[in-house]
Amino acid sequence: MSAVDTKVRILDAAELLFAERGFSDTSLRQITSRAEVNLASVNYHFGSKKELIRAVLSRYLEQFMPQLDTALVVVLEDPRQPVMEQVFEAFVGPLLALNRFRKNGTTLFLQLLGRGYTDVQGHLRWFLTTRYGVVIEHITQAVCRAYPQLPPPELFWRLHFTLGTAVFALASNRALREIAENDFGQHLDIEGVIRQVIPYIAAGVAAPLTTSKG
Amino acid sequence: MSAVDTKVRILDAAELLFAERGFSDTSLRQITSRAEVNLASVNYHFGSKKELIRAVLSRYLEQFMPQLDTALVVVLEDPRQPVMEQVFEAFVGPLLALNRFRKNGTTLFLQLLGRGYTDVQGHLRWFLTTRYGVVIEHITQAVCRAYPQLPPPELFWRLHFTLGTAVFALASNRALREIAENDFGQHLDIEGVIRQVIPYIAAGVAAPLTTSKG
DNA sequence: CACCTCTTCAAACGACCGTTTGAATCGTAT
DNA sequence: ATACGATTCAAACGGTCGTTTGAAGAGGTG
Repeated sequence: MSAVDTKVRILDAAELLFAERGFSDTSLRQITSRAEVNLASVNYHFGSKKELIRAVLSRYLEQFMPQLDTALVVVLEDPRQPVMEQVFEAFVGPLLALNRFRKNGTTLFLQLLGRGYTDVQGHLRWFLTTRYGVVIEHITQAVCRAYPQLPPPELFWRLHFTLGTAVFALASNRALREIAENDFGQHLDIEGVIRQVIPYIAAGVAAPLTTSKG
Repeated sequence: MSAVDTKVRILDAAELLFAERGFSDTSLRQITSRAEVNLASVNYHFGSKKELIRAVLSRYLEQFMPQLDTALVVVLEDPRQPVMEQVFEAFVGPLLALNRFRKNGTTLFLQLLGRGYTDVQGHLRWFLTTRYGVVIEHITQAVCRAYPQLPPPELFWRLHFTLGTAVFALASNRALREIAENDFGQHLDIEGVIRQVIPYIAAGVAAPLTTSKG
């Protein structure tokens, strides 16, 4: 088995287990067992568990972030004012592209985002602030174009609420889709859930300002 | 030290650590060390770590859920049709009441909710389905009164998005409040954040239906 | 006082963790 | 064929984990 094969097998097994059980509830022995590689190969190829976590996150972020940024720039360079839904439609293509990059890639990515977000070590925060700050900036600008009257503090809070909505809701979509199918006979794939969440998010961010201060 | 004292000291220390670091990243030795009790007392008083986790969650849920249900019943028994914001205003009182029950109780509760929600073991799901199903039902009914045209599947998804928004956003509010204070000079307490999130949630749940199916 | 129950305590248990080690093996260029 | 760096492997390391144990302490009752 070639060295690159081993690295990929570890990453593939690790991302499944990390997404499902979290970083610290997944042991290197579980990973190497599922990947069918030797235990020591993780430390040989990645140095430590911490760096493996970063490699798993990085593989997705490097795929997703440039595509998202491109889609956002398209919105920003259009001279017409966008409506809020258009801004969040920019996320759909890059998110779904992850499914061609890897089976269930979209869901896995969002689950990993959720894990990285609530993680104590702050792996995700490190990536977003040091490497992809410009993308965050473009998101802010695009929302600002769609809703210029929104004051910066409200914009800040609502974008954060949106991150929570998206990650939390879409990360656990598999179990929910089963419930929805049983209770309503509604068969939805991940794209269907994304299509459901966009009106919610857009309406939330575009909500009217409360004039009173209580 | 009386036995009840020891139990309370363990619960108090455990909930802080659980909220901050998660359930499995918190060891019984960390808990008993902070609580200044003997290590074995956790197993003596609670049986196991798993049951301690449930006890921590239960202490909050038993305080919160009846109050929430009462507030929801008030909305439901009012013959006038509520607007969506009124439905979610029903959450404010019970949430803030936790601050009188315990220091930073509101934030701690929401952080614990987030931990319990993403946890593999499904501690939270167990409580919500077996013990507080009627409250979930009342939430659904109240939203239904405010927006009768909303079809059940959309209602289902939007309520789930809302849970994600609330838990995810409010659970990590401390760090965000500091950022908001530095960047915008905006000093917000937890009630302020709740006041910010309600228009977002209400607008999201009340979002117009997309007529097209793609 | 002795007795009994509840509680605390230090110590240890076996299991699992991430990591390291040093030898074995592989692939390839000389 | 031989030599050599890259990779794999089984085994072990020290450490932490949740839990258990059996003795010691506390506090009320006869």
